Amino acid sequence: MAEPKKAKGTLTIYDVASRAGVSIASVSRVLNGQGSPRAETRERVMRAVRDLKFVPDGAARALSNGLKEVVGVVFRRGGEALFEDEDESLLFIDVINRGIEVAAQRRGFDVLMSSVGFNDENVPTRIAAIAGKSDGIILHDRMLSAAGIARLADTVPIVTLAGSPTPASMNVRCDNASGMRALVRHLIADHGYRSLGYLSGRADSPDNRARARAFETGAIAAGAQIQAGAAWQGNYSAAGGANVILTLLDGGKQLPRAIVCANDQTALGVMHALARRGIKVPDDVAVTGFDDVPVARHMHPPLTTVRQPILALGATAFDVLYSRISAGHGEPDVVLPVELIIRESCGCSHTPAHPPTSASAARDGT
Amino acid sequence: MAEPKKAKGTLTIYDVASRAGVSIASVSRVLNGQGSPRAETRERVMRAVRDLKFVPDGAARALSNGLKEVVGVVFRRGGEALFEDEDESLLFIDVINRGIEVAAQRRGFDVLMSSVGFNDENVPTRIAAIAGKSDGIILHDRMLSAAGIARLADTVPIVTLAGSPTPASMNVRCDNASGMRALVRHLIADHGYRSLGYLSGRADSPDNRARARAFETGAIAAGAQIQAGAAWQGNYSAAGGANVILTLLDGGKQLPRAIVCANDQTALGVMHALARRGIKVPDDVAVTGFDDVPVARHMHPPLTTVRQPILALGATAFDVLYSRISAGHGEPDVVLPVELIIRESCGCSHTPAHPPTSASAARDGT
DNA sequence: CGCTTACCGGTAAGCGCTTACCGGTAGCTC
DNA sequence: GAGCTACCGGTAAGCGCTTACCGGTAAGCG
Repeated sequence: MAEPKKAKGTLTIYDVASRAGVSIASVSRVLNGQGSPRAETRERVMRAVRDLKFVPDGAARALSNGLKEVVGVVFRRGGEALFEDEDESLLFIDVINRGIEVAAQRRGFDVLMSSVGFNDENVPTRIAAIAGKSDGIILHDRMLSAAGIARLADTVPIVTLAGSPTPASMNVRCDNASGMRALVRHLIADHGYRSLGYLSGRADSPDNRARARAFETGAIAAGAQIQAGAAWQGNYSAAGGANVILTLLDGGKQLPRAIVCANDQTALGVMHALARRGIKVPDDVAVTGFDDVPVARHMHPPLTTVRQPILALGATAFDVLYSRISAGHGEPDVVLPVELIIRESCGCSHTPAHPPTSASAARDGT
Repeated sequence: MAEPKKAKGTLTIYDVASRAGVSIASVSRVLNGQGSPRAETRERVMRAVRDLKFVPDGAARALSNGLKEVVGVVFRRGGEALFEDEDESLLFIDVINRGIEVAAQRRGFDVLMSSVGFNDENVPTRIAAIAGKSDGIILHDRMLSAAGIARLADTVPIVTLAGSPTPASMNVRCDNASGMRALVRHLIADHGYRSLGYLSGRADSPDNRARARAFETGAIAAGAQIQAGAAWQGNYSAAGGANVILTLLDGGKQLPRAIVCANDQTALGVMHALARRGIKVPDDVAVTGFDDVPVARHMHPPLTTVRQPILALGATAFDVLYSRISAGHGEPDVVLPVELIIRESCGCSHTPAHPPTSASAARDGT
């Protein structure tokens, strides 16, 4: 009665049950800690599970109790060249994803990752496929129009990152405005720079818009001259940042005293371009980033930037989604604080353990 | 008969069927392109699907046809501090994962990502959980003992990365040995360096062992002096690399003319440490990496390294797994070629479009 | 010593989907 | 015009699991 046959085909709780000499219900109960099985029963089941190397099927489980314990994450992949020069935006997004993943694990959830190319046209279809496999979805940046979100939202709960809440979805973002305010203040008030440029990120990104607005407002209020506009349009990538600088320089333009980049990646490209042209950072031109990606501190010189709690951003997104899934509702709009990180690319000489005056001001916003 | 009720509860193909006035079988057939439904039938179903915003449940689907269209990927997270200084090994692993993901998408699969901490003790349990939710698993580096793999392998197919094949699992790796040989040859033959140091990666990593072995063999055969051993033990992280150098320097040790690092991350840390001590790269000491992570080209000076086809590595891992899942068997041991990338950190002055002589030799190995 | 109470554990239904099997209808052929 | 073929589409079984419900046994009480 306990022959080790069944070598082929999937192992089920029936196999475990018959080997342990109990019913499938008992097996299930032991495996899930439900009810109060007798010690002996539990042991026999456990032993059978171990002997058989039984692993319960997630699909069946999910079907039965209506919970897959999976959340989907959708984000953009770099350019169209899949296997070439894939150097863009890897950092920021991946760190967020890591945050999501860690938070998910605390709840026994796993994360289904799905990237889409910039020119995949069937994005909604792909996202729908993910939706079918998960209990909820986290959407990076601008993955879907508000209409698309609304459409999907009554299939699964949705959390967007760095977007804005919609009636149907929730959102988690960082306090771009106050971070940028603090940064501009540092550049103008502490360093006395009078001309600043803002090298923007992708034009359709809400984060970028918020930063650009705060930059302009702050700089103008402080009486500095600013450069921005079409010639200063980047795309969040290092290559994009380098391009802008090179084009400006080739056009014989005079660079401002400080270049405020939309993100760290861009700053990386800018510093690279500047170096190629023999322009010294920060002596000739100061450069700042935004995000505080891990490599920022290893740059030459170390990058002054605004730290977003990137991991926390991801973790928060999951937590919000989770409470929506399990409790039925989640915080619709969460704003996380940022922090000005002063290193050397702005002109400060040595990284103070904690930045001076205006830094703490980054917390005043909102 | 077509009331838009059912507002609560899940939408099923029954709802679609009754709205379209057909049977559930027809709905399923239309959705999956099986059989040859009449045009009108197809249209009615499609319309109902659209009107209802129906998304089929992945779990039910998976249960029914025995395919989840999900593969699990398991890898190590940085240190124990989850939300702090998370700067380690992010790059390499994430690029591989991206490769897996892109390949998976081509087959309609999605990827379940699961990281485990270095000191999570219930790793096998976590992995088993993933196994239950997927059709196959890709294991980074050394996630599980051979016994652990064997145990799991008759639940789901397994592919390991940079390990070695076991009777039960398949493996995909890069040709470390010939890459390292080419690199050492370049350093010794082309640059004439007579003393080299190997700053190793994690001691238990098969990749690291292969590189260390090739390094020693190659350098000794060429008559160069080498430094290695306990004092040169890194851990694949930037911090680890910096530590070794700083410790060496503080101990009054003389550095070798060239430092060969186990990976790019380590090289990053080494160059950082060297810069802090005013040691010039490559004039005083040459530094090389391994991997050719995206940021390698942005380092100061640009890093000479051995390019692993990182994305392809991930993509191949998926492809092997996929053919095992769908065709029943996959290539048990795949070795991918590497390429020596000569930039400036080795002492070469300008990056030639294609590296000289010894570079192509990187392809001779295996 | 017999009945009640409580506690385990078994039986069976059902989660949403795919698909084998079969019946009905329409189009063809002779 | 009748019979055959072919093609659609419906019915129902079953994928592996959870759990409501219920029956049996043992312990407790009078």
